[in-house]
Amino acid sequence: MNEFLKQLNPVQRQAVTTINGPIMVIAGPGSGKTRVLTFRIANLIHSGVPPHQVLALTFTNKAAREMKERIAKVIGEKARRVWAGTFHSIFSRILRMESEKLGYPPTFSIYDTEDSKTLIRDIIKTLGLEKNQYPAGAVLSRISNAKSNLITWKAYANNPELISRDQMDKRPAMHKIYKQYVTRCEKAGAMDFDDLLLMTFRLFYENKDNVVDKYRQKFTHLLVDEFQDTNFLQYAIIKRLSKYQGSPENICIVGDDAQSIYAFRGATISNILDFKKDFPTLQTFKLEQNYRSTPHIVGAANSVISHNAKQIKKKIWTEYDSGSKINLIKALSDTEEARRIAGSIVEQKNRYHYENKEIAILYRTNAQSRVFEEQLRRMNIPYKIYGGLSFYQRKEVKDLMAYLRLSVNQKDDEAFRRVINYPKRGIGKTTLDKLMTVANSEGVSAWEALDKDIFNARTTGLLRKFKEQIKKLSGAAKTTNAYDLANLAYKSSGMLSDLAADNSIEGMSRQENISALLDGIKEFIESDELITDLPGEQDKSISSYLQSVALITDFDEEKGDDDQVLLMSAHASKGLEFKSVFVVGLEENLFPSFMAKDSSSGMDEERRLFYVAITRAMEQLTLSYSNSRYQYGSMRFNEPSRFLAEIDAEHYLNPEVAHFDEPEQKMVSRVSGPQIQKRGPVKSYVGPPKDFKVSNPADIKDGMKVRHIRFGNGTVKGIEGKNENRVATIYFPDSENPEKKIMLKFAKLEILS
DNA sequence: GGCCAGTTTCTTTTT
DNA sequence: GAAACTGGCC
Repeated sequence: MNEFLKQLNPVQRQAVTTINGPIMVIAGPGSGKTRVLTFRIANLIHSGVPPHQVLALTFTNKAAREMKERIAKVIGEKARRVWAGTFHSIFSRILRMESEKLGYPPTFSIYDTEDSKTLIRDIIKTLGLEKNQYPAGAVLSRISNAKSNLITWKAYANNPELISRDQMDKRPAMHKIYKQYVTRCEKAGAMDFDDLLLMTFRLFYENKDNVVDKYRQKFTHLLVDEFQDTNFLQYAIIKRLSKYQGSPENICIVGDDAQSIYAFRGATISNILDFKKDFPTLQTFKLEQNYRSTPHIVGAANSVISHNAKQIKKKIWTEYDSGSKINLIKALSDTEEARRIAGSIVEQKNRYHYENKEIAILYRTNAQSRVFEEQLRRMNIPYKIYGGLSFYQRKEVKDLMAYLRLSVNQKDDEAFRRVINYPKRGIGKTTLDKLMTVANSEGVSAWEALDKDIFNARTTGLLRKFKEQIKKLSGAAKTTNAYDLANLAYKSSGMLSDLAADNSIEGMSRQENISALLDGIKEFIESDELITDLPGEQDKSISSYLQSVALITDFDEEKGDDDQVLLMSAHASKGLEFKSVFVVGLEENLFPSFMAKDSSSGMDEERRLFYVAITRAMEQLTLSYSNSRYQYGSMRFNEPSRFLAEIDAEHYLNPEVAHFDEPEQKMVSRVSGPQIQKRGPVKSYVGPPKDFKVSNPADIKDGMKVRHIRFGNGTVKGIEGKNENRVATIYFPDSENPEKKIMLKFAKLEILS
C-alpha cells in the first residue's frame, strides 16, 4: 500500500482507491472530505493517470487553491498539471480557446454583477419601463435562474408558467428584458457569469467540429467538490463530459446535503438524486466520523440540523471525549458585540495559546465586518477580511480595468460607458444617451456608433479624441505585454494625473490601489503558474490577464504565513476550519436573513448555513447577538435568532443567556389562556410556563415520565454517567427527532410519575 | 449641454 | 451606508 493511504480510515481509503466507475462520497463536516479528494487525485496519478487528464471542479477559488496546494504536498511538481479550478475559471479557459465556434471573439469580455445590473437598468430605461417595478437585482436573478435551467429567452417567452408568474409579480415585460439583455451582451462580445457555463454547455451540445470528443478524451477522470451546490446547468455540463456511449464514467462527486447553502443561486438537491439515476453503477461512501470538533460542537450541530425536515440520513460523531462548551455573548449594541469579541479573542489567545490565524469571525452579511475591524484595530489584533467589496470592485481599479477591457474588446459597452467620461472629457449624459440610442436601434455597440455623424462639431471632436486614445491602446495591446499596456493606459487616459491631483487620504489610497493592481499584473506576467498541456496557457496577453482576474473575488496575496484573525461571511467559510470560531450577529432578520423569512425552504437554507458556520470550529465556539445594531443606515432592534434556542441547552456554557422563548410554541402545550408572550427587544427570557416545576435532577430515574420545558412530555430510556455528569436518554414523542440525550445538570425537567 | 450636490432608494449569500 | 438618481446652477 502506498505510504499516504495509511493516513486514511477504511471508508476514506475505499473512496480513494476505487478508481473506475462513478462514485459518490457523502461527507459530513470535518470528515476528511478534502483529504479524500486530494488523496484520490494523488492516487489516480500514482496509478498512471496523467495529471493533465484529471479535471477537478470546485466552487470557490479558495477551495481550488487549497486543493492544488494539498495535492502538491502529496505528489509534488506534477500537481500543477492537474486541471483544478472553479467551474467558472475552468470553463472560461476552455471558452477562450473555442469561442469562435460560438461566434464570440477569443477576447470576449466578462461582465461582473455590476456590469450586468447597469446594463439591465439601461434596458429598462430604453424599454420605457418603470424602474421601481423592475429592480435590477431582481431582474438579474430571474434571468440568471432561467439561464441556470437552460431556458433561453425564446423558451422563456413561450413558457406559460413563467409568464404568468411574472404577471403575478407585476413584471410582465420580464421576457423582453431577458431578450434585450442577451442581445446586448452578444453585441458587446461579453459574457456574464452564467454565460460562462451556458456557453460551455452550448459548445459541448452543438458540438461543432466534434469539440466535445476532444474534451471527453482529454478529461478521463472527473471530480466534483461540493456537488450539493451545483445547479442544473452545471450538472448538464458534467453529464455531457462524462456520460456518453462507451464512457468509462470515471466520475467522483463529493458533497453533503446538510451543507447546501447555494439554493439561492439555483443549486438543487435533485442533482444528487438524478446522479443515482444517471449512473446506475454508482458506489456510495458515507463519511460520518468528525475529526475536527469536540463533542459539544458536534452535538450542537446535530441538534440544529435536526430541525430541518428534509435530509439524507446521517449523523456525525466524534471520538473526542472532552472539550469546551459553547459560550454565548449577549450585547446591547453592535459596537459592544464587537468589543467583547475582540476582548474574548485576546483572552483565548492567552489561555489557549492560539495564533491569530487559528481564529475566525463569521457573519451573515459582509457589511458586518466594519465594526469588527474597528475594534480589532483598537486592540492591535491583526486581521484579514475575506470577500466583501473586493479589491477588484473598487472604483479606481475597475476604471483602469475598463480601459484594458476596451483595448482588447472595443465593443464592450459597459467598459465603454464607464470610461467615456472618466477622467472628465466633457462628454456627458446627453451625448452618451444619444450614442446608446443609435447603437441600440442599429444593433451595434456604442463603439461602432461613434462613426455615425450625429453630433455637433464640438462633441464630434471630443469623441474622435477619445476614439484615438482607445485605438492607440488597442494597437499597443497587440504588441506589448499586459504590464506595459496597463502602465500606458494609466498615463495616457489621464487617470494618473487625475488621481495624483487628489491629496486626501482616500486619494492616496486610490493611488496605492492602482500600484497594487500594476504589481499584480507584473506578477501575472512573471509567474510560470498554470502551465498545462493546452495552448494558450502561457498566454501573458492582457486579454488572458483580464480573463483570469474577472473571476477572482479576493485579492489573495499568497502570504500564507501571515498571522491574522480571519473575518468572512459564513458562506465563505465553507470548507475551512479554525481552532476558535465566533459566529456573530445571531439575530432574527439577520441570521436568519429577513429575505428567508417567508419560505420554509429559505429558512432551512439559513439553518444549513448556520450548521456550516458552527461546524468550522475545532475547539472553541462562541455565539453572539446584540439587542440593537446599525443596519442600512439606521438603528434596528432584532430579537435573538431562533437558531440559538435550537441548540440543546446542555451544550451551552452559560445556558441562562440562551434561554429564549421558542419562536413557535408548538411543543409546550399551555394549560389555559391565550399566548401573550411577545419577545421584547431587551429582555428576551420569558420564564417557563406557570405550572412548570423543575424537579431536582438527582431524583430522575430510568423509566420515569417527565416533562421538558421545550420538548414536552417524554419517557426516560436510560441514564449514563455519575453525579454531576449524568446524561439521560429521553424519548419525546412530539419532537421531530424524538430521542434526545440530555445532561441532567442543566435540564429543566419536571417529574410526572 | 455638463457638473455638482443634495435626495432617494435599496439593501444576502458567490462566480 | 452606499449607490443611483434628480434638480438646479453654470
